[in-house]
Amino acid sequence: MSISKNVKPTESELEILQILWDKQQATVREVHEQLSLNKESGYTTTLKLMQIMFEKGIVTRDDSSKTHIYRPNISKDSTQKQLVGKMVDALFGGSTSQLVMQALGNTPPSKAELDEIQQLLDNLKKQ
Amino acid sequence: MSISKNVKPTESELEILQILWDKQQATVREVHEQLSLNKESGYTTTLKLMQIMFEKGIVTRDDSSKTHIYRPNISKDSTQKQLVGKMVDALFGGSTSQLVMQALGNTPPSKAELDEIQQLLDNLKKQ
DNA sequence: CATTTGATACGAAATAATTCGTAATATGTC
DNA sequence: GACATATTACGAATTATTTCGTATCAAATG
Repeated sequence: MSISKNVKPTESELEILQILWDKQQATVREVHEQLSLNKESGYTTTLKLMQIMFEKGIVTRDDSSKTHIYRPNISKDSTQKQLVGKMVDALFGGSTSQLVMQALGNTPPSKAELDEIQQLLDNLKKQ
Repeated sequence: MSISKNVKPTESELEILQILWDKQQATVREVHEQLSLNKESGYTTTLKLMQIMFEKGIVTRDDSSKTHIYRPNISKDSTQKQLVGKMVDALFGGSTSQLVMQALGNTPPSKAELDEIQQLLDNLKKQ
């Protein structure tokens, strides 16, 4: 049994999660500043999003001091798993290998990446 | 240059596109009946969605007879490409191979699928 | 030709997601 | 302690998406 909740983060929530996964923890201001590099939006918008994420249980927060500190409460791995699974169902008729083929054909990986994939493939073949 | 429009189908629109890609063309009723196998919803809901898709240019339609016939107007391949690309950016920091690793580790493909992937991998390596 | 059946058109309600303004409050500074 | 600054809380507007009811029209049926 996985510890992951069955939440489906929205697109905006994913942007915030990315930052939290990367930094491990962050304040609203830190998240907002990171977001602002790519995107125009108000501080209270980010705040509100993070408050909603807290209500949903997507993040935890430490409010022992005035400036709250947020941490992700769902793992990157399980979220990737969930969303990739959804995409496989919705777009590739449930075929993971179809997704893989599409992805690989899309932007060909570097030599190092190819080797990594080859290794995984070898492992899968052994079973 | 691809002929694909830069539309991002919503989740409901994708369900309908799946059916249109599969059947090549279909009436609202046909689509609705297919959808109803998995999902509860009204006929006019499906109708409205397909009308909106028409307005957006996602589908075309032949209205020469009373019962209109709809066809997809964006390709499955380009849509997959677009959405996989978005997912790679949003969830895998732009690394396609990370997505591939995740997907393969997720639900291990059959022997036949492994072979197919291996073949693609071999081709990529040659370049 | 009247009636039933099945289709589209359209407006609008319901729901979800995003955005922001304003108020209240705590913290630091002079 | 008064004032400036940074933060959270909260309500509400906006936008996007999904859903459906009702009106209307065309075709088939008897």
